[in-house]
Amino acid sequence: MSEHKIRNMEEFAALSGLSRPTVSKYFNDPGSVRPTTRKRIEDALERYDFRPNIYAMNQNRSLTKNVGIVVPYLADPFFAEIARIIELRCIEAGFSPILYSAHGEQKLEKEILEGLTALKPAGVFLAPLGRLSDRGAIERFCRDVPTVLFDSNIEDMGEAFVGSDNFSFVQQTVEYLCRTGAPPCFFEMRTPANPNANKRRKAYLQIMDAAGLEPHVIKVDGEGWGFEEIGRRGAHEVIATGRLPTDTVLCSNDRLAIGFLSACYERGLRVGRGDGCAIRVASHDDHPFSRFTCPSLTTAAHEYEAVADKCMNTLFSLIEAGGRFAAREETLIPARLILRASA
Amino acid sequence: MSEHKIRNMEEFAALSGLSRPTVSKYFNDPGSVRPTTRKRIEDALERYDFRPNIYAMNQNRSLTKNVGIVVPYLADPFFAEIARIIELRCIEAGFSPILYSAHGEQKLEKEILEGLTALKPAGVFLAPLGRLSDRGAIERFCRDVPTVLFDSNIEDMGEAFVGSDNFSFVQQTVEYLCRTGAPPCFFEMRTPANPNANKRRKAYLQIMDAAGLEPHVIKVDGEGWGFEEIGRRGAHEVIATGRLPTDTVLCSNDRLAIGFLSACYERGLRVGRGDGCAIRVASHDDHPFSRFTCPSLTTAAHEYEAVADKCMNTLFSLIEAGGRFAAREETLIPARLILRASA
DNA sequence: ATCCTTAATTAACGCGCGTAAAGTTTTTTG
DNA sequence: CAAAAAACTTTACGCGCGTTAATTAAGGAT
Repeated sequence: MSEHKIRNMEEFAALSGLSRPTVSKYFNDPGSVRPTTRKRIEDALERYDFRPNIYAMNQNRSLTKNVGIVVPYLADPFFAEIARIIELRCIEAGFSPILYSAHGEQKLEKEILEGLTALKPAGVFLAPLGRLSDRGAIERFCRDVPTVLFDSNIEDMGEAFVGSDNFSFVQQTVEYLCRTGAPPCFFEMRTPANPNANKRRKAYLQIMDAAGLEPHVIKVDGEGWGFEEIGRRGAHEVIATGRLPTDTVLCSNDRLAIGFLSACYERGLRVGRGDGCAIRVASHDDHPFSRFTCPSLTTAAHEYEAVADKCMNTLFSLIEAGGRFAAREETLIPARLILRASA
Repeated sequence: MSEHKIRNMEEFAALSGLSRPTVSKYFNDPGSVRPTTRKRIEDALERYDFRPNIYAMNQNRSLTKNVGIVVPYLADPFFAEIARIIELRCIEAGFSPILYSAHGEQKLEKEILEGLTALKPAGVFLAPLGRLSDRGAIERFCRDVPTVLFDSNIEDMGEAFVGSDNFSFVQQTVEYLCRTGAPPCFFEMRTPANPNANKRRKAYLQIMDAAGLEPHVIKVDGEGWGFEEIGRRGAHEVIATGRLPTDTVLCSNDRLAIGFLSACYERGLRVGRGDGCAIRVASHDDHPFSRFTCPSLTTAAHEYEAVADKCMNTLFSLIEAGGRFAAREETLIPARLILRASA
């Protein structure tokens, strides 16, 4: 590598013994130049370590190689995990992923989307806040940028949605719990931010109804993203006041369940399906740490990889289709039941 | 808001009844124009929703308002949490944070740094991979970009380091454990990726030595970022083979401890300091979920907010100083002992 | 060797904005 | 109220690259 710092493509082209338009062509598609010229450029690249100015490159482009990934709260390991896989897929596909977290705030989600529009991304994966989202802002954004919604569906927004089949999640857990013991009550937050929570409750009610069983929905109070603490407090209160109608609890999601298990432990309630267990707890999501709860958590797992792959493939088709689909695509991926020790 | 889409600053300036250079000045510093002019621009902004082209803006700037935040593995809730706070601070300060995860891979860390250089950021917060980092790549990067290292220190890299005082962490846990029961053994990974792990082991050895106690370091095998599983497996093996020299275990970090607790639960070993408890477990980091383990985890907490604030302030001074400090700054923030149920 | 196709070169314009210089207007100050 | 200072306008150039049109060179097939 030479010590001399290269200013621009002109200079680099000269050093590779080529013209700037040819080098420019190479950077936009290395396969578009003759193999021998390509080699010359790549040899020069080894020696001089030149990178085209990103800002100048993108200035006249209508769209870039950037791909936005927007999640509602990145410190939630579920989103961290799904974002991680999507990000890796983007890199493999030659895109530059840019990761954003709305930090649970409407204002930030809006600002992210506005800023992202200005970046002219080739496409965006958006997991919206849900109830807290500014629908107008999202609608405007989706008009300007090819968007694939994931995790939380918002009707008619974006060109496609990739998410989980909440009915399948609840069906599998409820069916399993009913088959192996008492039918479950359903434990959730009173005002969930996420539409999936509502779909899960509805699925629970419908499935219990179809089985001729009486449903019990237990709603606990709490705001924000501290789900574990909300679950823990709620569990303490529900158990202390004897409001638990059965010995089997199905939590809306794993983070609530982690809090629930924590409360059970604190109260000396043994959780699990074996002898001497006072209560069974199951849940949904297969949160990255649900393997390590005490006891380990029986849950319905997202197919993380499948969701990420489907997201990528959908965005690919979308980009190839010029950013618009004739009809909005919806993909719901079913759950995989994971039996562990808690139920 | 008008329907007409504005192409560029010239057009927007005309609509606000001002000249382009004035409007340009406004966007670079809204306070640099007369209040009346500022109002005219902001009124026009309300009506026409214009945003300057980012790429054109940054093309001729030597540095931008971007701030990079690079962490080794974002799906680790510890990094998600610290990144979350730093990101919010950046936004408050008027910067545009860009978040990157190296996903535990040297190659990705290198590529991130190379790409980040091309973005001409005002500054970068870098928590390096540690042992796996490409020192040359980081050194090159720090030459080009004002960098504040955090979490993992690498000698002489970057203009400053903000991290935790590992000695203080271990001192507080060891002191507490010795005061209230048997002196701890130290449980860690055999080949930790992170230099903090090494510092913690050394601190443990030194503190035990100073107290005239015999140290016991237990090293468990395992690669990658699945620390909980490594801790769980290791704990099972250590306990099964009777290699635990005392009933008190100090884990190098909370994620290992979460795995350790999981193994204890699976073996029916009661953890805690009360009667009927077979073992005490403590740890370091105050991982976001350590409150919810069973039992809840006694740990030495990072001052997340303090670390984030110190990072921000350091980067501010660094930017004001033109990107270079006369001498490298090192800030070590002491731990806060958090007594919970596990020890 | 000739023709034909493909690829590279040369020359030139445009993108949207930063920025500097020179001139004009507005505001502040004594 | 005049002078000085500050803010704004006009004009113009430059940044680094995308891109196009016209031209020339290179490589392959007949």
